[in-house]
Amino acid sequence: MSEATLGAMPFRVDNCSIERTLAVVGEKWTFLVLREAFGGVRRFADMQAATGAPRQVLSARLARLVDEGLLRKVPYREPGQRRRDEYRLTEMGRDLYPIMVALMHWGDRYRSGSDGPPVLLTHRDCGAPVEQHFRCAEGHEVAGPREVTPLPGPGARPAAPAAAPDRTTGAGPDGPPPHGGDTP
Amino acid sequence: MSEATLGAMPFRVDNCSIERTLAVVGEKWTFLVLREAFGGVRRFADMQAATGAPRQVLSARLARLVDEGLLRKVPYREPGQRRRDEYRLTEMGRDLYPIMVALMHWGDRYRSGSDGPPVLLTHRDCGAPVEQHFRCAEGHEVAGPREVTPLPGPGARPAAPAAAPDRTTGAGPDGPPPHGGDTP
DNA sequence: GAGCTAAGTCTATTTGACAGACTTAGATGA
DNA sequence: TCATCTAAGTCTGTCAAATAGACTTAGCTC
Repeated sequence: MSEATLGAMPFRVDNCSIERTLAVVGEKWTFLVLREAFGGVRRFADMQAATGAPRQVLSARLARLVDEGLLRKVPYREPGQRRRDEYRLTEMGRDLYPIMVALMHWGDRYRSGSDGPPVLLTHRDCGAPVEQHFRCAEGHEVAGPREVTPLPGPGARPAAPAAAPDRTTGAGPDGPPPHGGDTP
Repeated sequence: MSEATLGAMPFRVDNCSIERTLAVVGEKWTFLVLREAFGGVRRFADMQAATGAPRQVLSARLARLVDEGLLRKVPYREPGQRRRDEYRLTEMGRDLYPIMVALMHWGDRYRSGSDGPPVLLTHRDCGAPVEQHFRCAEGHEVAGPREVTPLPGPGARPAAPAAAPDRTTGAGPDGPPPHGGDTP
């Protein structure tokens, strides 16, 4: 996380959580594997068919996700066949759900064309569409980035003495940036 | 979106919104550019310094994001210098905010180590930490994937006659898959 | 041992990232 | 007019990863 990310904050945060997450999942094939895992697909061949990933890529991604703790292997054996492993989400893996939903919703809104969304996520108990919302710990609704203030957390690190020039203050035709100076 | 994604649903959804979103943003450098854009970073050199992206990669990503409508160019001119362009988020770009927050929160939880999160997103008006929640259109809280049912939406397409084998029903040591059969 | 099936692994080719160097496009001043 | 400057690219050769297609592996069954 850059200095500029925190505007005039006297801290530099380059150990960015976003970047850490991206180091694990920040590329297409991994997301598609996770998408399938959330859908209950567990076997290599099914993953391969569903994602279209080249075998070598899929093999590498699955191994990586197991290594990082997002998936785990579970042995299975079809009658008359050898023992094999399936891949299942761990709790850590399941906690990627908000990311997957957010990706889907953005695509629904901006990339589904005149057809509309192919899948609707509905509340199991009442059938109404599911939405994502921001709320603060005090219970207030938070509408979006403009109502959010990023502050240094416990993992923040001190900045170098020379702060970067602040080039975010030019309120142009669209007003100030989403945040009063930064990151999501 | 694969058949298996919808379990026993007689529909196949391969025009997946997630995949469409990933086609635009599904790789590390693009996410990092967006992270900076949300933080108010607008200029090439600042983006480059903040993300560490090789120039050629950055240039290509910026051009792509402008082309896709997530960023737009705004001319600026420092005194004594030539006219140049900055890059700013469009509304479409800003609507990626939930994805960025979700990426951050996952990283906060699972990848920030003993230091804890470097950045805390707080509610501007009261200072309490901001959280993401699921809620249905009827106003019910939805706790996570197990309370979500994916249904075909207007953009769903009919399946091929032969449904794929259902291999998600084996309730193993961790119970059924996150969804009763599917995608986020 | 032969045949089978699913999960990989291998190989040559193509594509994209990368580091470093170089170019471009206006503004300014002599 | 030309030299200088600055920021935003673009170029080039090298390395890494994706890709398509083929091949191998590991148990089970007969």
